[in-house]
Amino acid sequence: MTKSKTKPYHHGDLRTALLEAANNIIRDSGIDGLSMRRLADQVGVSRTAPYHHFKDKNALLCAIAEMGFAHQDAMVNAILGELSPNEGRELFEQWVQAYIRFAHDNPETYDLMYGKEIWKLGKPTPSLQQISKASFRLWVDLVEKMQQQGVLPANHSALKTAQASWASLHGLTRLLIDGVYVERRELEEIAETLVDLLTLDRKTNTPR
Amino acid sequence: MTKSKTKPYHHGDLRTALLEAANNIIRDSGIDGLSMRRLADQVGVSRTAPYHHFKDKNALLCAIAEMGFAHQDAMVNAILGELSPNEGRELFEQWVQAYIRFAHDNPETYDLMYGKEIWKLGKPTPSLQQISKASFRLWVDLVEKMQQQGVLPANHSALKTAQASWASLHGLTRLLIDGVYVERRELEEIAETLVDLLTLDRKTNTPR
DNA sequence: GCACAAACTTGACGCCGTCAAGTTGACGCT
DNA sequence: AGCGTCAACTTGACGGCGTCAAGTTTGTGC
Repeated sequence: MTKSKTKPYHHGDLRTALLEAANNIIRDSGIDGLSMRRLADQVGVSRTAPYHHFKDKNALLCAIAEMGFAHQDAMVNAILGELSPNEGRELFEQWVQAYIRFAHDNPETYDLMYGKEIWKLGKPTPSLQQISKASFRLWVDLVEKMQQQGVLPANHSALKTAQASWASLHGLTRLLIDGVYVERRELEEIAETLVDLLTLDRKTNTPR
Repeated sequence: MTKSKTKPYHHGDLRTALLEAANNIIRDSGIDGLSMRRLADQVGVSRTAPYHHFKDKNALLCAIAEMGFAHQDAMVNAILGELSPNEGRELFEQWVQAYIRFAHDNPETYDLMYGKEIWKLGKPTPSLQQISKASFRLWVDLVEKMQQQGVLPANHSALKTAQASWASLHGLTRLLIDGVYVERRELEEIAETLVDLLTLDRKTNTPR
């Protein structure tokens, strides 16, 4: 993103190559499978070469998380785009499914985006903080629409409602990617239940 | 638990000493601050001595998580005990607050109990699986009572309702202990909102 | 054409989990 | 009392990690 003007020096464009390789490693072997040394090795440079593009491992992870937010935001906007008005409830359900699917397909990225590795153990870069904040704002906006359409209750502010509902969704998602609830099908049922519990007009299913 | 009959050999009771020291280290320095070597050092034995009581680090972590479940269950039962009937909503709120407080006071233990370290990266020991399952059953029972008292909606089975509501609570909790939401006060407000969203008769607060 | 700075390498340090091989010490049996 | 056995424990080693310090290469601006 920021390194487009100056042409390559020794390597082609090491920063980009590193991010790409890091994403591959993470996808294949998880975050713990990603080490600076292995990453450098895979790209074909020496162990400490990456440190000229990322201050430390934390900075690299933040950069990966940023890409994750970009990816997720694109998905959200796609859903928001192809939506005709007044289909609130369906939109909400679609969002929930898409959110879970994103996490399911990119569990390690999701973990970086919302996990303790960066937010508690490390320090999120200013750039990451800003991007993640903007991403959450998208969610608040969506929730506000849902309230206006009568899908979500409006007895609390859009912010509080967004925080609470997102936390719920996040919890469900974490159970999946942390391996606590493993069955995808079961999880989707729980998601349906959750959506029903949160929405204004609850369905009247009989238990069991 | 299992090592009470046979008397100490060289050390006093190394297994117990290890668990105690491990809990201290975790409390002070976090899970990442806990290494087998440092643990052994603190107890005053050689690096590999702990391996005679725990197959590997994962087994040690599982044992710590088990202690966490015991601790949490005791808290739950205490709350359930001193409750007069028909105060459902208050009980529910108390539970949520207690749950969050437990995680706040023992973040690293909570992480072990419900985090990927054991459930995804490692393998939960059979003993841990059983204990955690029993602990969840407590929650399902509580939810069922809440449904009968008209606190929680009953249009889904107690199991599904318990899964969905616990996932919500877990999500909120994780945001706290992972450092995503840091403000304790703000989090409690979100918790109140969440409880209100999930319960049957929602309060009619004006937004903002 | 040359100085300079950025990109990159090599070497080293102190951590980590854990395997293999040895040592110590308590116990039961004759 | 002597001895075999076996669990508890130690020492040494291996390969991996993040990253700091010091050196080398290479493109760019004057």
